Amino acid sequence: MDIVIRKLELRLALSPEEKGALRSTFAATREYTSGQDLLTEGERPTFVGALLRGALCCYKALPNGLRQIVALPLPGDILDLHSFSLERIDHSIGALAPSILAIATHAAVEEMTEAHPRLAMLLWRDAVVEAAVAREWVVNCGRRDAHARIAHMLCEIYVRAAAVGLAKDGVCPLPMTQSDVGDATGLSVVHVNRVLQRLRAENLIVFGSGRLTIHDWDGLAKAAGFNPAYLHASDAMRGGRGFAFRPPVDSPSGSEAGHGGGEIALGI
Amino acid sequence: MDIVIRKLELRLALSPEEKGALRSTFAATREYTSGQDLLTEGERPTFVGALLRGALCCYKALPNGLRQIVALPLPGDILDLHSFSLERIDHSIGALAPSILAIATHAAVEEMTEAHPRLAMLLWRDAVVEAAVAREWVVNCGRRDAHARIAHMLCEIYVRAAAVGLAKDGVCPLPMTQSDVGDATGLSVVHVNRVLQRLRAENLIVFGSGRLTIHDWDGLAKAAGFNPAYLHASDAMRGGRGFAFRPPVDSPSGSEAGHGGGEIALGI
DNA sequence: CGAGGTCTTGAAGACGATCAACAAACGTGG
DNA sequence: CCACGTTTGTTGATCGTCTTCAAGACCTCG
Repeated sequence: MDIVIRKLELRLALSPEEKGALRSTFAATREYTSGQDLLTEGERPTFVGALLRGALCCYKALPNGLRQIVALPLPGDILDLHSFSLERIDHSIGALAPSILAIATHAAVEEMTEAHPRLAMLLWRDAVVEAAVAREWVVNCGRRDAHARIAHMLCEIYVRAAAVGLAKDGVCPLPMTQSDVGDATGLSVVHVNRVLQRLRAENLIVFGSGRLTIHDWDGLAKAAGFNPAYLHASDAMRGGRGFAFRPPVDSPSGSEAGHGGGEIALGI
Repeated sequence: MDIVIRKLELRLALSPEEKGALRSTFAATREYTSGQDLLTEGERPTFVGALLRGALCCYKALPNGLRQIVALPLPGDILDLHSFSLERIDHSIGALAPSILAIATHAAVEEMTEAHPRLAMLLWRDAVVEAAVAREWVVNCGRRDAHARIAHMLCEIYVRAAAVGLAKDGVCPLPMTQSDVGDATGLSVVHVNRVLQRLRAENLIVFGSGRLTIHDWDGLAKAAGFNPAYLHASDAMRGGRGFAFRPPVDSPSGSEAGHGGGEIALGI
């Protein structure tokens, strides 16, 4: 649970009791292999999960065989808050890579949140941010061309990974196939391949073998029209211990990236 | 607040005290004219709103001048739960038609939810469902062609409108221009126009003058691949007073609509 | 009655999908 | 460790959906 606690603490420093409560309610773990489904559409989840290692994808399958990924939980993310108040889940959740989940029963989570209202608040926030991210994905699929679309997804992933310490020097793990990228962006595999090559040719990124390397953050953010505001990281930090962050190391100009401007305070 | 209470009561019958609390915390109202923005991206909202009449759109504007609508609040919907826990809003909210909003300060809402935990639960649920709807919109924009896309959006709107008693005999108010439809589905106005004509030619719907008329629900749902599960209406009703519902009146065959099957219990 | 927004239509072109085939990487078992 | 099959990545060619541009009709409202 260290990574989950670390992520929550980007928002709010936790008391030892609160940390203890988290650890004891999420005491059990489960492991999943790459490609395995943790949950499928229509099922009634019986637990709340917190991703410790690996990467997941929330997706919906369409009757015509197509698939759309609607969210990409990364380590530190809490899952299935839906399930906490909804009976049946409306999407499937699969593992993109071998993954480890800390799990807690609904009852245990309820107990925890009643005893620790600040934790309840943090979970609530998390769910609200998750919705904000989904809205940005609507924009991404609806109004950006393939190039900007993929660039945008990569920006988001990198920033989120960096927030929990999984990125370094412009490199972060990203165990997706090009087909997965297509399913996340609403594009065909073939086109994803070509766009990825172009992004590479433009010296913006390299993507492959489960890794994303960003060579030119400013260029990528500009191509994506990336504005990290929707991740609601910065305003959460305000008043807390600041954690000013700038995704890559090697971009020299402190100029505007996307619209947001250079410095990005984050915490997801 | 009648319509809001009616909608909440589709999930859970409320006590007189709870209704009273809702009415008194949302005592004030505001009116907006068509086209007016209630809030713009980046602002810090100071209140929580509940839509009583009219229709709104949550949208994001892109640097290139394009616009993407990410949500369509209808009467009965509660707004800006985000704002309740986030500092700045990540999208703008505009009025599609003359609209009336009941508003409450954040403090008043906090007070209310502390005094009435069941209301807090209902608000939480509402936010979670909102996120589920956003995810379905991702699917819509990402993986459906224009025809299915528009059909799907219309199905959703009709079901939601019907849930709060705004639809009758296959007709519901829908104060959107074709341009708005394009912004909600990620299509150009020209193409929206053509698709709308086709839907009309197929005798599925008529759309115009602020009204949507569905002539063939089954046909429309099938064209859309519409499965209302994501609205999380039915499972909420379970155990409550059932409210089995079937959007249109005049479709004879009780066969499958979308994948869901004919009967749709709803409550949004 | 005029003006601006909305709707409609046509024609041209772009972006991305689809089809088909092959190359490379991976992992599994012999 | 190599052989093999499977998954993933790559490339070319063709096709279709949707966009863009342009212009005109319609409609509503001051």
